[in-house]
Amino acid sequence: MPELPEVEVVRAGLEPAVTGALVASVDVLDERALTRHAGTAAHFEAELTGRRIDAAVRRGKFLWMPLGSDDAIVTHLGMSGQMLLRLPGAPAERHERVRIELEHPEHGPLSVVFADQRTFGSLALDELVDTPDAAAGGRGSVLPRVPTQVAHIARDPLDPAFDDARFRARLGRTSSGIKRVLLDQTVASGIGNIYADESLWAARIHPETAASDLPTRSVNRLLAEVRAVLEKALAEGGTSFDAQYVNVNGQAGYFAHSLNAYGRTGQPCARCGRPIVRVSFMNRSSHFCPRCQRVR
DNA sequence: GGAATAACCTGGATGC
DNA sequence: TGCATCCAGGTTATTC
Repeated sequence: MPELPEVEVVRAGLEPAVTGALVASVDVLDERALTRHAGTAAHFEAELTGRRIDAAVRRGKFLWMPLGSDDAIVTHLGMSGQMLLRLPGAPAERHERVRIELEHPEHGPLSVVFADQRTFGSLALDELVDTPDAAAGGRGSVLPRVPTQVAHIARDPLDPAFDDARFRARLGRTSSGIKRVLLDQTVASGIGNIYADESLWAARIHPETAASDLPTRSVNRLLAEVRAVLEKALAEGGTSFDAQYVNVNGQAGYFAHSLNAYGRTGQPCARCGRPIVRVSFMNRSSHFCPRCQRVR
């Protein structure tokens, strides 16, 4: 499932290929890929054609490609979305939804393919608005602008402009379980089920601990572990369990080999040897060590 | 207004 | 072998 490290790997792969490129044509094969777009498929295709892409930018799990300073192509990969770079004329990908043909001044013609099995991901043309703090909208651009669809999303913990004090204050105001809060993209973006479990395991915090019960030193430790886990996953190319997450060249990441909690139900905890347990949580699952991560 | 939950979706794994 | 069911989870609308 693409979370911050996986989306950043995709962004970094797209950046040199799309920056400065002209959109030669757009082909929407499945309108379900445009659920975030306000207009029709024909409108999407017409509005993008002839525009020039300035950058590839990311905040949390959102990715966008600015078309000047007023609007951008916004992408969310959802559960299974992929952004693939292909040579023009390459055969259609399985679950291909949208194909954007580019003409790059240095690299020549190139295709950006959006493929998505579960159709939770989507593309849209969206307006850019100013960031409230006047800092860069996200990684990949110095422009203090962000798509309207991303404006309500908090900065991610790897963003230099992330506000640690604001994060601590939000945790102090809510009695919800800390894992639920970590997954709230308006508190800190980019963290999904995998990295929430891994960060909480590393910080030795039970996922159902009330956020407001965490002392400041625990919150600081958790934030440090969130950053460490995200950085390590990024360095290893993200987490791939199957073919659903790949980089722009279709290659898988290696972080699945480094997981300590997520998906390790019944296997011994790397710290104490006690079996990792799995419990139902918000229509999904939580994995933790019942000895190292005790409810406060 | 904050918190919790359901719904959306597809395909692989599992059980019968 | 074939069919039915379960499970994975990010975001958003709805409900409490």
